[in-house]
Amino acid sequence: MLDKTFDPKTVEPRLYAAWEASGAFSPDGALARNPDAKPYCIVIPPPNVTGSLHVGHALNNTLQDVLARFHRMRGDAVLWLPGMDHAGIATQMVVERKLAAEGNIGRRDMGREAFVKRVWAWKEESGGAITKQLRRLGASCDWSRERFTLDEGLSAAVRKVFVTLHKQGLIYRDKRLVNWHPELQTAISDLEVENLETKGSMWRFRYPLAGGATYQHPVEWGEDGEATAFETRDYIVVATTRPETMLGDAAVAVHPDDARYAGLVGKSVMLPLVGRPIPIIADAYADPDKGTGAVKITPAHDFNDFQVGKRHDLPLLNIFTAEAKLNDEVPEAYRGLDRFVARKRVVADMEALGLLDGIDPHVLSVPYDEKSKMVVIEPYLTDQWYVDAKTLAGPALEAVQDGRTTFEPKHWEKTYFNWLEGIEPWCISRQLWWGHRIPAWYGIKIKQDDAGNDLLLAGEYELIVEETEEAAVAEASRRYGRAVAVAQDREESVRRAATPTEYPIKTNVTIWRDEDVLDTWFSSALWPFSTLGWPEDTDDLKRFYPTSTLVTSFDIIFFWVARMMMMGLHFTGEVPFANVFINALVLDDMGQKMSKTRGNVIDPLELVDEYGADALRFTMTAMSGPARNIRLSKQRVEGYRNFGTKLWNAARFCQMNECVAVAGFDPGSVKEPVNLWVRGEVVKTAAAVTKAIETFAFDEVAGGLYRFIWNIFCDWYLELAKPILNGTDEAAKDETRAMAAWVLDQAMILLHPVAPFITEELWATTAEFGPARPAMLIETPWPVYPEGWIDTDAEAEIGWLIDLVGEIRSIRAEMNVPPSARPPLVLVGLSGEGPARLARQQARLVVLARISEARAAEVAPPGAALFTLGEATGALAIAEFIDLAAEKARLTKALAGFEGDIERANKKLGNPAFMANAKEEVVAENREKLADGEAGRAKITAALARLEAMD
RNA sequence: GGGCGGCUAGCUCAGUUGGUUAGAGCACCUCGUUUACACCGAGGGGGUCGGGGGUUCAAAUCCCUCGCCGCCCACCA
Repeated sequence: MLDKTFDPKTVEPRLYAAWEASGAFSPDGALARNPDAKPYCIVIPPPNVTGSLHVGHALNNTLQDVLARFHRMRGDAVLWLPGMDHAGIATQMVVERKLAAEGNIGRRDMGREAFVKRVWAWKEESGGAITKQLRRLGASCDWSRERFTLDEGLSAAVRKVFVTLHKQGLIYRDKRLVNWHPELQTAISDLEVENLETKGSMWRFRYPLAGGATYQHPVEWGEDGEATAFETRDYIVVATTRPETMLGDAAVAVHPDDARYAGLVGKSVMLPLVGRPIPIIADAYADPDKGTGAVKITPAHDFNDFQVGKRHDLPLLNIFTAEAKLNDEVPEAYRGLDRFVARKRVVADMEALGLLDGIDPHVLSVPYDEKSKMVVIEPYLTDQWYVDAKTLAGPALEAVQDGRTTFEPKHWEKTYFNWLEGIEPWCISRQLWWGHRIPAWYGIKIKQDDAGNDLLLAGEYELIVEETEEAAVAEASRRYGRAVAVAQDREESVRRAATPTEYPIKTNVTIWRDEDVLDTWFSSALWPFSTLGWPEDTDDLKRFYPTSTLVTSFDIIFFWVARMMMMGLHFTGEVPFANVFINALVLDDMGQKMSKTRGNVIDPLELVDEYGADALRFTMTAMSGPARNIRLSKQRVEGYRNFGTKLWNAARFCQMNECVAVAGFDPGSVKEPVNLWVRGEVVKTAAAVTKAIETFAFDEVAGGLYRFIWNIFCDWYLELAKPILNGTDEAAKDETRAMAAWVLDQAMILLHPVAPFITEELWATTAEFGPARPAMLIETPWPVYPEGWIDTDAEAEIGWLIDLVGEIRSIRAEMNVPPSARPPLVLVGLSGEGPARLARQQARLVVLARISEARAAEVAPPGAALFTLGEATGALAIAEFIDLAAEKARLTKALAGFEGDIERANKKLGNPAFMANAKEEVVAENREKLADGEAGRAKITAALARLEAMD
């Protein structure tokens, strides 16, 4: 006998191990059984090695698992490919912090090799905790194919892609402004910067005109906008939110059409504090309506100014160190100061010089590192590697426009288009140690003089991009025309070059490798094909690429989805996936984003501990509706745990009543209306659930299953089965036993993708009392039912019975009829099938409505509560319980209902415009409603009259 | 500044191409130890669908407009 409740704690680990051991997670079994099995592939969004399972993962992976399990049951060769991302910045920071906490030497003292070794050790030891947690969730990934973005195969793919794109001119080196993280001292991408509104100041500075020049500046204006008064100025006022950058100013710009400054263009100002003359230039970037209309131009420290500088060929003066301290390009007094300290100093010094024109409070958005939201990102001039994203974006745009890849919900396509249409070069180099080291080598340029001696060309380099060091050395040897060795770094290479090796003097030529690593997203962009074995033409790649569906969240559409599209199309010629399902964002029960600082983080594993994985999974599925975020509450999870218990107890009931699967039983052969009816309900539910999964309507998947199992199967079918099972009709009893077991089986099958543990457990335990199962539920075929299994007669009959029982229960409750009372029921005016139905369903009706008997009669007995049921009138003989006033109120309410119907229908039917325009079926519907209403009204009116007579 | 969502019962959400008296779950109220289940059963109350305007015989649904709330992108001297 089953326990009263399901115990997930002991069952879940056991079942997961059994699934894994069975090989069900791998597509190989399905392919062995059926070599033509349709491939179905999902690549997991690889969680960070540093990560642990949060609610977002729980949602994302639940949905993937629902899809994977559904397709597996359908007989597809399902590959859900798991893996992890090395997460460059995040992981390096974790290990660095750990080193610091342990009082260890820092990474720079440790050296690159030792540090990277250390990160690997950490990764082996504690990384990947999340994959263990995915198992707790029930994720049916093929762990035998697990990949890691830094493993050998994926690294080879990364090198191949880099080298190929470089040869195609789609990866290049460039010196331009990047978003620089002064604490990590690395470039980051635009997407990793978050602009936060900050209250700050706008400072106005007076820049004196060079050579004592003066000009007339307007100070008063007439109504026509013409200046009416001027003052003589020997300075120009510029406004800035970043005073410290003035030390790097290269010009002051005014608008070409700005009359105020027209005479000044071409002249110079003397940059205060620095004492360097800089030109006043005309550029449309200067907005006459902003600030003073004159803007300082600092080309090396502002993205807009960089463009202006390019147009006017201004010098790029970088005044910061990598830590964002002032460097030696600024006057001595400021050298070594932090940028924020320098800001105060500059303002103070300007004020002391009488050049501070004013300070206004100002709200501006400041670029922060989006992860920590603590570090202000600095535009910084460096050499970096870039991907020509614009070129790659074209095919990625087309593929979604022409529907080769679709987004679900569809509106996300717009987001995708917007970003790709305005895409900028992608900076892919990072000044970190944990990641894919860029496969590029440099060598000092050498020129030979007439005597055959080598001349070093300082500052000029050979650039060699190859997949391996051997290839790089070979290429270098070819270019230099001699043997080439590899140096540790540039310094060593220069030192060795200066050491003559033979006579006449020849330098000792070496090359050194680029120090930088690639942006983590570079390797992630290859994930759908690199994990399948690319660049090798593996069986998996041939079979599973393009993959089927990607399930991910909207915040990485740019970071990841778009880049996979670009890389996938470029290197395989095909889209990486047919569909992208964007799952919702999980918020707490107050609608707040979960965050550690808010302290509102819900740990999904705690929910699994408390309610079981199935309850959490069902919750996630049920809440994945059209809304774009979902509020997770414990209460909801508890409710779905209860749902599991309900199913469990239904199985328990079946077991107690010997409802055991019967070998060879054909549900197509049942005769009892109740069984015919429930068969149709199974068919309808299966169709609805199948369609909902196929269209990613996960809320409908859960809703359909919930209603079927609870409201149809438990509330009605099992209740209707009870009288049969307790009855004497042995044939009906046998049929119902077999049918109940069959329906329970169907419920388990249909529910399995969402709630795999409880269903698999029931699948096994119910089999202990019946025929053995041919397979575990995980590999049991998804049902396809024969046509014609929906019996409309049975549907009508049971529908009638359910309505009748409902009416009686309602009256009993309203009239306070004690549960123990068993009044008789009389049905007046039964027509057509009515009497036969009554005869067939008598036994069920008597039990469910708690009445003594039900019979048809010509007239209702006196002292009965009357109700209408279609064309018939029901009379429940509860005279001793009838409170005349209450009964009158009940009837009056019913009458009002009918009268409302009549009025509404009449209004429509009496409207010529409605009759002329409305669809025929709508008119017919209203006619019917009118007729029903009038019939009901007549019956209730009669009942009221009887009541008056009794009074 | 541009864009995308949302505003429906106390709460969280459904509501397909306009067409029953706008639904569900939870919460609430009443009743119930009927031998699967109190993690349960039966019954019930509760919404002028954010405001305004329009189209239509008919609008939660289509159009316009306003108002909030959330998010994304861009800019910010």
